Amino acid sequence: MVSQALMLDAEEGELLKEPARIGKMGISEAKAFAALKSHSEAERRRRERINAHLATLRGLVPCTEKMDKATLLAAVISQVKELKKNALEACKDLLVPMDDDEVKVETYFDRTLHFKASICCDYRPELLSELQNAIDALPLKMVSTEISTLGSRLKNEFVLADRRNKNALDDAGAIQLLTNSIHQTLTSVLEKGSASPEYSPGTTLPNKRRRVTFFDSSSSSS
DNA sequence: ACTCAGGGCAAGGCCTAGGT
DNA sequence: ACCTAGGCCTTGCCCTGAGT
Repeated sequence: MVSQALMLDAEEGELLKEPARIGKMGISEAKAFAALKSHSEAERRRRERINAHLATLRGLVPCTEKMDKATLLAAVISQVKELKKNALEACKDLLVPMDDDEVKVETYFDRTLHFKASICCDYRPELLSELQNAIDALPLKMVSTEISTLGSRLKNEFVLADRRNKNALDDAGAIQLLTNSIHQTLTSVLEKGSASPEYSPGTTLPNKRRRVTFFDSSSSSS
């Protein structure tokens, strides 16, 4: 291999040929030398990018000045988990889309039987019309609906009412049947979305190693 | 299909600071 | 003085996208 004929200049930090071979470099050797040098520089830039982002993380989490890299990452992970937990707690009773897909159905009586149903999933263009069609097919009347979005996530909450009076629906079995039916309807809309890959941002790409810059960091060298 | 360049990852070597 | 952990550097291997 060419690498055995190369050595590092301690002062300049540059790759050099072995002294005896300098001056006898062929074209292919010179190309390999240039490639090795450029790879070495690229690798250095990569390390600089990583270290710049680690420095940014260090600035975001308290008491990490003296931490080694692995401990720093562990501290950041635990901090992010803590923040996510707090955020979840803070928006418990608010209509805020969460990270996990979810369908919920609850029942309550307000003179007649009501269902409070919600669906939380990734937004896709046809989602709202699919929900509309699905709910129209149910033997229920839409009382209200509320939508909120966060990034690519959407949460839609519906209140549906049964026109019959309370006595007509005293049968717990019938209520359960309707509840299941609503749940099933919303779940099928949700699953339709997760089946189409173009709207699955959470999907990982194995062996995909292209660099993606998520944000510009002022401390970054890239 | 093949080649090439660019980039990511991991192994191994070297250096240094801190502990014993 | 010796050991060890952590960090940096070089290098080989591999993957991917672009060009031919």
